[in-house]
Amino acid sequence: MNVVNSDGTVAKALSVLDQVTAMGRPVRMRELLETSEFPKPTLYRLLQTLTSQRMLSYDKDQQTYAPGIRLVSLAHSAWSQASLAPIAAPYISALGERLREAIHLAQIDNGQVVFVDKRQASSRFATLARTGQVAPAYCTGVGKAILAHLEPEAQAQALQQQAFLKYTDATHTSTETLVRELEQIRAEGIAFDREEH
Amino acid sequence: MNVVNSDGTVAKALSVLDQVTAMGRPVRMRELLETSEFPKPTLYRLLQTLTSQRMLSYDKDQQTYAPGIRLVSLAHSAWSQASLAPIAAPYISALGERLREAIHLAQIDNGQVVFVDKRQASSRFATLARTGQVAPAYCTGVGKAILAHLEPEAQAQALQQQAFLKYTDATHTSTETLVRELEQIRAEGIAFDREEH
DNA sequence: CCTGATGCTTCCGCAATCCAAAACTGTCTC
DNA sequence: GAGACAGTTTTGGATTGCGGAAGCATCAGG
Repeated sequence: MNVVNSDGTVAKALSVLDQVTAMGRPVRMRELLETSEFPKPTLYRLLQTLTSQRMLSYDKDQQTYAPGIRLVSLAHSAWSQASLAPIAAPYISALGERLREAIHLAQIDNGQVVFVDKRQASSRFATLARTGQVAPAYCTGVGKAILAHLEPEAQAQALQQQAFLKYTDATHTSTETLVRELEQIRAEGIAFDREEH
Repeated sequence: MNVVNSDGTVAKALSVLDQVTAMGRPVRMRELLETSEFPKPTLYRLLQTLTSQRMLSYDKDQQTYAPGIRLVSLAHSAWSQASLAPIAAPYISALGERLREAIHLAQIDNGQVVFVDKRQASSRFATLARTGQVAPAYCTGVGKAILAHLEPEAQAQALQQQAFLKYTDATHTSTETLVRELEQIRAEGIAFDREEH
């Protein structure tokens, strides 16, 4: 098995796509250029490609780029099958009624957790908007809960891939302390979120 | 201005991505190969690339590909900014209460409509699952409604890009009849969906 | 009207990347 | 075992992507 392909045209295009969507609003090329690792003509060409593929849409008047229709469309299919949301929804509602606490539903993939559903007496659309966020598993409550109950082998693999960036003062910085907390979580059945992210 | 880049690695990768998500379930390479325009090693490499970029996830045991975490993540940001859903939600609810009819909220982009919200006395998650679908503007009720009220210039441009595929017997096959219907819609303020798609 | 500043777009030769035939490996079946 | 089948790796040659430099277009101040 080989080292992963971290260059390649697709990777570059995707990183631009990330950048645009991350801005959270329509952006001009200039803005991207400031943050981008690519020289101007390259960035330009990538934007062209993404636009012609409808992954981005281009506003001619404002000269701005925004997420395109194809991305939204992909979003739809990805969402409806990648998430357990539709299946789990009834249970979450029921739980919410009984506990009156915030509920997070998440999936794990390669050390990252993605929030599939959150419920906290919020309205339908507030929930929708927050859902889908991604974070490293080791610094969220649900993430740790999942890690703690993984097979030892799978757990080791997941931890190995972590970069252990220190987001806040409470973030675990070594595998040591994290593993200890995971053991405790497993024993007690409760994981806490200590604002580690 | 140039002809669009309809080949190019990114385009190919995206078409594979489309194919995988369109299946609506985890798929093996073989299945893709049957429909795919690419020879086996090329398809393989594209899948590798997408997987290493986390746009697809790979199930080692089943040897299947499914939408990846990065796609879901992009989906999230794309969704929350590309759609008017959050803004329009209250109005839709109110309308729904009063009319007791199905309500479709859609946006148009280059002759395609994307359904941003649908409401029809259905449950929260049934709605969520249907949302995000894409269809040609000229053969849906909302699509025609939007077209009818476009500036003449913009309308012409939108129509020009249409392929006019005949989905059902009711589908318009010429610009002629379509334009006539659009005029009528504009005059009356009502567009019907005649199962043209 | 000119001039400089800013930001988008196009050119073009070099080089890196991608391509796909063929060959190989692993797995499952009879 | 032999055969079929799906997935993977190798390889040289062709295509594509790359990005410096130059060309436009727009705008503001002189």
